[in-house]
Amino acid sequence: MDYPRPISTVDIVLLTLEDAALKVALYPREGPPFQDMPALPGGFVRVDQDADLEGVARRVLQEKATLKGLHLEQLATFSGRDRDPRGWSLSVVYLALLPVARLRRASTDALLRPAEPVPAGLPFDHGTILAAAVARVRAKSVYSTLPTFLLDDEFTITELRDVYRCVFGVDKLDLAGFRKKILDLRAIEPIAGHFRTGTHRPAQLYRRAARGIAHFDRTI
Amino acid sequence: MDYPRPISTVDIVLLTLEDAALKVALYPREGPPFQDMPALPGGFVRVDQDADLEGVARRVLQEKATLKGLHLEQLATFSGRDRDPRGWSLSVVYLALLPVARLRRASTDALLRPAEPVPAGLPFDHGTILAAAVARVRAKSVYSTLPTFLLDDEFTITELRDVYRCVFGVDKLDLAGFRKKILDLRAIEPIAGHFRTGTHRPAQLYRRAARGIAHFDRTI
DNA sequence: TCTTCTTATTTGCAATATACAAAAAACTTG
DNA sequence: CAAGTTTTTTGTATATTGCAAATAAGAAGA
Repeated sequence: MDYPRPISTVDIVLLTLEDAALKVALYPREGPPFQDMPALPGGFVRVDQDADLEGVARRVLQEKATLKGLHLEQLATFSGRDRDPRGWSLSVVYLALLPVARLRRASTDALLRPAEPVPAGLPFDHGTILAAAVARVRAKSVYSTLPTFLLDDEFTITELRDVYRCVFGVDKLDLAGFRKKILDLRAIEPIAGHFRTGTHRPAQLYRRAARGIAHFDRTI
Repeated sequence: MDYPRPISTVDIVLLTLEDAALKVALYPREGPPFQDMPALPGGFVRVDQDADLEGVARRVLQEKATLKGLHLEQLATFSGRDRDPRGWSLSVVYLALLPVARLRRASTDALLRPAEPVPAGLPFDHGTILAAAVARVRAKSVYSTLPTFLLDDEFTITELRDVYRCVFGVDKLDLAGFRKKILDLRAIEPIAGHFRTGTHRPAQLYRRAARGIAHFDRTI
């Protein structure tokens, strides 16, 4: 059992929505290799500190972005002899979505870059990782409430529709049909007495019906 | 960077269809811990031999099951301080589906057990892993050609319908509707001149249209 | 107060898709 | 060549979808 062990790290793809586009949060690398280059936040597994890999992700988020309690999901594990100049390595990658205001508030040193096309010059295989993350978000949004995590706790149906529209990258998404589906699926619920006001008819505010992500058996 | 590194292994969930039920291939463990207990096939990452994690999976499949060239997909990475009595470990798990005849031919020492309910007494967290694998197969089959890998290269639409039916765990699945959808989606293509014969009208044989797995934008 | 403006929400309808049932086709076997 | 079997096609009532228009409910300014 005493084979040389690979380098084991955890990286996090932090996505948010700004100016109707998916953006990824990058942080300057604090040490070599690739020192000072913008990169996905990540860190080594610390077997003395972390209970498991999700624990690593939460610790890294706390340390690098002072973020807590995010909805995290495992994306995939990337590996290879050459992806890290220090040697054979694997990186378990987690994906987190959050409202841009929350990210800005928690983390002033985050660099927000368009997630698509993938920014050039990312270190390691972070470009590949980011592309996989965007593909996952897009695919999963078709049958889940994943995009709701890009919004604050309370949102209108129009706001939610626009988020799905941005994530899918489409021009239009019929609001009447979207409303019927998302409500039929009981994915979101109205908050009695809460409305978004403005120079227009007040809009009912909604919240996610379930605490975490919910999956549908048909598509949006 | 010189933190103690976790134990890094790869495990494989090999699923097949026998007697209209999903079965998992287990192999007696060759050494401690849990020696001789039936378990998912797996092994350590060998940084000297393997180019990446999928390479580990392919080497393990070759060594333990003499299987080559399977359709593999990464399921997830399982981790924790306590999942392995030898210490903090992570296991990157791959999923493979194959026709039962091919498995039997390659691997006479495989123990086929119903994948559901999860067999009791599996070592490590292999029960959790298997449950996740079955859930993934079920979820992904709704919008992909994943179940085709449970069949031989040539199959009839009725056979394919029955495979989807078994994977979904439903009693009936309208054949006319299934035929229309799977053909409209161009997921499979007829093989000119190839028919399954018997005491009935000959059935057109089909093959997967794409080399690997294909995804739909609507559900089966 | 009343008109205008804006966006939310509901309604209507044609086109499309689905579930279910039944008919027709094409072989094997006795 | 009739009977049996499964494949393949067809039909139809029902449900869903896409698109367009109407209606609702507030704010803002005259």
